[in-house]
Amino acid sequence: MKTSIFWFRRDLRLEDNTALHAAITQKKNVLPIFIFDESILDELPDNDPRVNFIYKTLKGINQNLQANGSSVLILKGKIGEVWKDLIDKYAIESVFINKDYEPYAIERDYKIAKLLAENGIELIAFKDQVIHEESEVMKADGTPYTVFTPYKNKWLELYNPQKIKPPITFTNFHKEQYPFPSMEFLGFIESKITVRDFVLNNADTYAETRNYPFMDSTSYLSPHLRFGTIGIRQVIAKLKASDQTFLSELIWREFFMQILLHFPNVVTQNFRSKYDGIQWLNDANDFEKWCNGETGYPLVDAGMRQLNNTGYMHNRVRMVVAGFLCKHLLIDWRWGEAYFAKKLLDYELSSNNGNWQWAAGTGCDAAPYFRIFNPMEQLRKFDKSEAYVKKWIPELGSSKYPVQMIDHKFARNRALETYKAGILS
DNA sequence: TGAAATGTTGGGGCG
DNA sequence: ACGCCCCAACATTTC
Repeated sequence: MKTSIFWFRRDLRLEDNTALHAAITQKKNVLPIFIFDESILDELPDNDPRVNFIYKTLKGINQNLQANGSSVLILKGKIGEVWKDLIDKYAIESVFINKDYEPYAIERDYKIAKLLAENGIELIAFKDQVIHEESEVMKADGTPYTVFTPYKNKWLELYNPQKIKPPITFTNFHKEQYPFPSMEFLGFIESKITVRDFVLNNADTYAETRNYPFMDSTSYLSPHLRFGTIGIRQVIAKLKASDQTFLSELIWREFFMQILLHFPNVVTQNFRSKYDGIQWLNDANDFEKWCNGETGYPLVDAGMRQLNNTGYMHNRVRMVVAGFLCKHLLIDWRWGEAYFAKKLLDYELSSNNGNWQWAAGTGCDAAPYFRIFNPMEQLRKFDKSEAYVKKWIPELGSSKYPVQMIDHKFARNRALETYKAGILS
């Protein structure tokens, strides 16, 4: 009997999963698979919490499938070789995927599509991860938006509420119970850092409370959107008409996704090349203090320690630490971006890159270079009671806490001069 | 979703 | 009562 494959990637859910739903409604013998990609795993520590999360999520999906007589086939290896084996082993009719828009994924999927085509197998790709794809929200002249507000207006104009798919039935799944491999077998170990559940019922007060990190009122949705443990349509369906600020953040996500696709050189280059002349100091010791949360600025240090301990950082604080690295320490935004990429549970290339370039002032629709956060002023405004900073810096106020590594006024003036001198005319 | 520097205004203390 | 000065509070400009 012919087999069709549904390939899980960053859509780790059975509900409202476009490609999975299409597969089981169109095909008879659908085998769901997941591939642990060696070329990605090799770059990560063996206790990477994101790999842990993927593993745990797949285990849950597998239990659900097993209870209904099927299972998810877990594989590991180099993607091309794994697919060659699959083609050998199964009489594959079709392969269903949801599109993944990151540069690595696009290249990977292009190669697999070619391999499948050579073997007479169709690869069917669906839009699932976003409401609007990169070329669906364009300016009247056919060019992409590079400013958020008009992009958002167009996005909203084009938006139509989309129906959530009905719960899946299990009749058309491949009826075979593959063993679920252990972590050890796959070559990684348990992480202490775990992904929190998301909370969407705060969306109505999000606009007022989101700036105060001690309130802990944000949704923790981001890692779930990253790995697809909830889908974007499900999220938007839960929002009320008044939750515009929250919706706006979801639109930022798609804004930066389309920026990355239309301007792929932002991965390594300033979006605005006029800032290419900035002379970054890139002092390795300064960078280490920033990474470890030992700058002597409580809000910066609390944020970095929250990141190091939980894989997460409150959004307001992300802006402050990013601004501090680029403007106060004059360290290249790419260094900060790489550190966040390593640590963040919700790491996503497009958002991480877009927001770092925003903070550095080099991005599209970015903060102007002379807009410099005063970390003590931000502390006074957004954590006056110091509840947040004390949570992450137990030694705050004692002699063990480091003195400020740099004077704010000095750093501010130095940043203004360095940026001004670096701007190419 | 910036903050500092500079400018303007007006209430109140005081002679 | 009046004018002068001080300065907090607010507004505008600047980076």
